Amino acid sequence: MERTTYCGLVDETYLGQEICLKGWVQKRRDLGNLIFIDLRDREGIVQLVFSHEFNEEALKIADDLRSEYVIEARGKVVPRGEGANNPNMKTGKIEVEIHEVHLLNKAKTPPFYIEDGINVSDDLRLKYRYLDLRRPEMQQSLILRSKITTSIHKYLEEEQFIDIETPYLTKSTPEGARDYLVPSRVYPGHFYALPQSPQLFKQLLMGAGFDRYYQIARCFRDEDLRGDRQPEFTQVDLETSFLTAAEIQDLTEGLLKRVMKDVLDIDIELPLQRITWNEAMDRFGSDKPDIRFGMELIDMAAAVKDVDFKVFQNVLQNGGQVKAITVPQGADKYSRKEIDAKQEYLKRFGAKGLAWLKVTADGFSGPIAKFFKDSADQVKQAAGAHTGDLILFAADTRKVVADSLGYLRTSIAKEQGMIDEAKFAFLWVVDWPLFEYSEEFHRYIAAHHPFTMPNEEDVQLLDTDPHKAHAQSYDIVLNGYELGGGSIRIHQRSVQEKMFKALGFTKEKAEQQFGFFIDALDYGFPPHGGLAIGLDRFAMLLTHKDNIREVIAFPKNSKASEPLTNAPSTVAQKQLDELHLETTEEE
RNA sequence: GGUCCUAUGGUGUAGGGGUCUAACACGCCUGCCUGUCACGCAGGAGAUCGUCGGUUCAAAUCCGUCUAGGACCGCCA
Repeated sequence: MERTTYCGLVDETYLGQEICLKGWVQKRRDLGNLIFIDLRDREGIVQLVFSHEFNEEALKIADDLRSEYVIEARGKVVPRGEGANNPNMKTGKIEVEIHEVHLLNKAKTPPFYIEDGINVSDDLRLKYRYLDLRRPEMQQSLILRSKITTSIHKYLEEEQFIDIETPYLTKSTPEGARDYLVPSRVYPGHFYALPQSPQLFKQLLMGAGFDRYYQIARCFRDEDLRGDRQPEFTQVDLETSFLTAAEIQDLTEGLLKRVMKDVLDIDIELPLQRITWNEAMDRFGSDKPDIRFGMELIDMAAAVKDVDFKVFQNVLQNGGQVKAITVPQGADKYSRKEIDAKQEYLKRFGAKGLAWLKVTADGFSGPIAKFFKDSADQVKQAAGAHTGDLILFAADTRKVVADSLGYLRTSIAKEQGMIDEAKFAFLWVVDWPLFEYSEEFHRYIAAHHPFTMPNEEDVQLLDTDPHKAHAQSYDIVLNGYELGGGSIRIHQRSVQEKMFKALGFTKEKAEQQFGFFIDALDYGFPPHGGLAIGLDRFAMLLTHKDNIREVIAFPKNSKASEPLTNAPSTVAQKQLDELHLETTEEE
């Protein structure tokens, strides 16, 4: 039997036709001498009807069918009887009278329902991922992801980009995330590393003159997982020669607009908003702000400068910040206990406390209200607060204030339903610091990566005050997630050498780690820059999921293992011997 | 590396020292049923309550260990 169409695509145009379908039994409803089977495939569900009026033998077989049995069935598409339509089903106006059916395979009862909205542990879903992936929402998510990559390929091909693969077995380099290492059999004690990104190779491709490169590439980083981080993930990686940062951003915007249109039929307005990193931190307390709602951070230093509240005064005298967010009508929504719980949470950012005021008709209420008697009006005005609002203060270093209020801003917005979930708010964050200080290494490290070009006027700062330098780098942010990022790269040997020096590399170490790359810059290397977009996060956001596991067919769990195959696992001693490896613990 | 949370039939939950010989829903099995689509009706099977140890006359229940999972901080050029 040759399949005529997919179950979910059977509609009135097939009325009267004899069709053949193949799929999985979703549900059997046995009324004795009349049996209904919902048959499912990747496109949807259609109702099959079995009766001895249509075929005696088929009815007999249907009697033994169970959930998830695989069958093929042939029959006639007919309209459903009077009043028997099911408006909840896409195929609810028709059904198929079955004349012939074959059982292709039986199935054990699955450990969970093959349907949307199930309430089972991720562990179980991953262990039986092949069943989980049968669920319509999983199929739709992966189909949508496929639409995204198709759209990206089309757009970039039209824009003259060339798709080039780069190695997965490559060289371990310092800086950045922990590498996944692959031992070499041929060279005892030597290791390949899986790429954290194709960064150096795509730059070398610019040196090779390909001018516009792209690749949908797998990347590997051996760091702890989060909802939006997997040890292996996919980047839409691209690099161009001769373009400015703004031109690369324009190109990226065209790509985003095209994907949104192709995949969701949503028109996004260009150009996208651009704000500097400093502005993002000041206004939103985040380098990846969610701008679907307001409740921005307000600098309260001037308004509270005369308030006799020691905490604020001490912080201000020590060069810290006092900032606040105002929760509209938040006074009744948050009890003292709930605010205390928030304060407890903030400790993980290093915050020592959370000062708050509830705005009343004639002033403030709350434990510190007494300090604000004389300054109530100016504080209210500065905070933009009205009666019934809740003002939350953070007083600390810039970083702690940003982390604390940034967290409060988004968590409260979520709790209070202030976010329009249907919205897609893209935003560029530009002009990043070139370096950040690492407490772990007691030196400056690259904020983006060591190949990022400083702003022209900041190049001389590399020798004198590297920490003051800003970079020609940019992140694309969507709904509070870092969707992607990129930069103009260094293409001159002298600048690259300064950069390594500022990062604390000795000449010898730079030569040993990156000599091949620095040498390449000597051979007519074009100015270039690019960007990479996190495909998993993009797909997650477009499907309105809250974890990238939902858009990856076979992801790792939060402990970086894979419950289906049980990777990682131990290997035979012979394999270790061949690789010249010895393990030191764990049996 | 750290903090917090969770673990009871296949699944989701209830039970928080004795009444537990562990309850409920869905699922599963058997039978009946010709218009169901959350089909219905009747009956049935299925759990040594994650592990090991402790407290107690008595532990699913209290305490600790370990294991597994989840969230977060650190980490993620």
